[in-house]
Amino acid sequence: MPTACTSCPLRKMDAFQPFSDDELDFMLRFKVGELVVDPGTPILMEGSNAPQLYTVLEGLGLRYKLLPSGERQVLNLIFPGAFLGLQAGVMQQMGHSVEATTKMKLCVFDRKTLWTLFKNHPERAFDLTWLAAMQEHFLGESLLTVGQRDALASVAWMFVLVAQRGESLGLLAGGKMDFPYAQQDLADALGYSLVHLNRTLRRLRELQLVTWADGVVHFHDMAELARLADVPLEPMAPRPLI
Amino acid sequence: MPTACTSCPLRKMDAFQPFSDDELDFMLRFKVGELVVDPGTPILMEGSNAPQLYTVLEGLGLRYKLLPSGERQVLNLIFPGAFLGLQAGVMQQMGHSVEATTKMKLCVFDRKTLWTLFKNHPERAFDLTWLAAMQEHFLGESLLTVGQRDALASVAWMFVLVAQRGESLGLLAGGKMDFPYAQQDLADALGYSLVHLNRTLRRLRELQLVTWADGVVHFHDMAELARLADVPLEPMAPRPLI
DNA sequence: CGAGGGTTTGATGATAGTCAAAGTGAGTGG
DNA sequence: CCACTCACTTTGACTATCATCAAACCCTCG
Repeated sequence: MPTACTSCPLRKMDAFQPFSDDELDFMLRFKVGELVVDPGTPILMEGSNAPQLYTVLEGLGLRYKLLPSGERQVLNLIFPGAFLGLQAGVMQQMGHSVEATTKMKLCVFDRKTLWTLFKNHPERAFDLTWLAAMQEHFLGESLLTVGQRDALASVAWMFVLVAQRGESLGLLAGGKMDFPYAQQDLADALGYSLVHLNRTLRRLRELQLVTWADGVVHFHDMAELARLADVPLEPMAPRPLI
Repeated sequence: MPTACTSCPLRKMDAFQPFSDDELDFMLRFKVGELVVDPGTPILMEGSNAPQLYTVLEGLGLRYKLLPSGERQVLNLIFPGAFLGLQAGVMQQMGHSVEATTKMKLCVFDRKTLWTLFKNHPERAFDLTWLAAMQEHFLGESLLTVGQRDALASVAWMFVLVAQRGESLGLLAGGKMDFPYAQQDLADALGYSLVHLNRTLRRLRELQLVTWADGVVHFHDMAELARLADVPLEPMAPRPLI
């Protein structure tokens, strides 16, 4: 049985801005169903014109792009609350692919209703733009990392981000959280080879900063991790949920 | 004397979607003035909450982020038609800085009217979201380049993009166009050192693909350049102008 | 028990960074 | 008109980071 928006578990998280009754009412009509996918399932394809939009309710995934020659760049990790398909929604074409890493549960919206959202619910339209701007912001941070930080700082930066996002979603408990990605995923996100990423993880482990094994990360020293990554250590600002 | 929107030179470019009379009417009221800045002038600062939004009418600039330790990542090159300040407009905070490379002429909008745009002009709000999604798309392409392409392919990719953008704006003529950036700017955009970028430019010159000197690029072989960069060579799709 | 995905390690080589110095040209002031 | 500075480009020599190749070692799963 599908989750009713009224009892959507995401709304409780402090990662998201509160919902008014009116907004809730609209979401109920915007939503057309729910989708559950297995690990490894492709959800959206680069270049395609997807007829549906999704909000992630549960599970983890990733956005990526492929070079014709086969190299993969992971754009970012997808956590609950992410909104998928906006690019196809406005530009008729996805600029990247999305796939599930774990089993995922997705809230499904019909793309055709996107226009009525702009027409009749300017607050929600504003939130959509907010989400797009936020996505742009994160990609900028990634670009900064991939372009300017060395391997140790890059991996440290990634873990700081993961800890912050995990914290805001209640996934982090007792300094550790589930993190069921493959090393190849992080390597592709940061622009390093698998081997080099693996060696960098070992260095971070030897420095007693983070340990990542068997799908679980342990954060041993966030302050030092943030110092290494050269980022301020602050909680994430609440964002709109759609 | 300020440019009237009705005779805005950008509207003629095939880079942009056509304007209806109604849209034009709104733009006239949205616009509050014009700004002309000298080369090197900072226009928006990372972390600031800018009260104004801009559309670039003339001139070139760049978006960039700085690491506390001083490294600079150039996010992209700013060409005429770019819309600046949207992040501060919706998120109350810029995620990057913007500065002028050449003398620039900017169309100025008041951020406070952004909300009335969402409220009363859903088509324009939709266009804004389009622009944000497009910006996200380009950042994804950059990330792919910086993360996965080697120096030769990266620089080739950059020049292909510059040629495409220049073409759509009518800046490209006879296989050449003005390109008044410094080598350091491209190095910071692609994540390479100045020295390495310089050597890569020499290789491209020796391969008879592009020559860039004295602020002018000559494209000698676009097809081969695109092949090196591993990208399809196609004209840019028209986008909304705000 | 064998196959296959993911991780770990070593050895070697290529790509890119750093340091240093010299060349160019525009702009400035004596 | 001629130093002089300053920003930008170019090149050489040396070093470090990172990629590649290869092999072994987990696992889990059929």
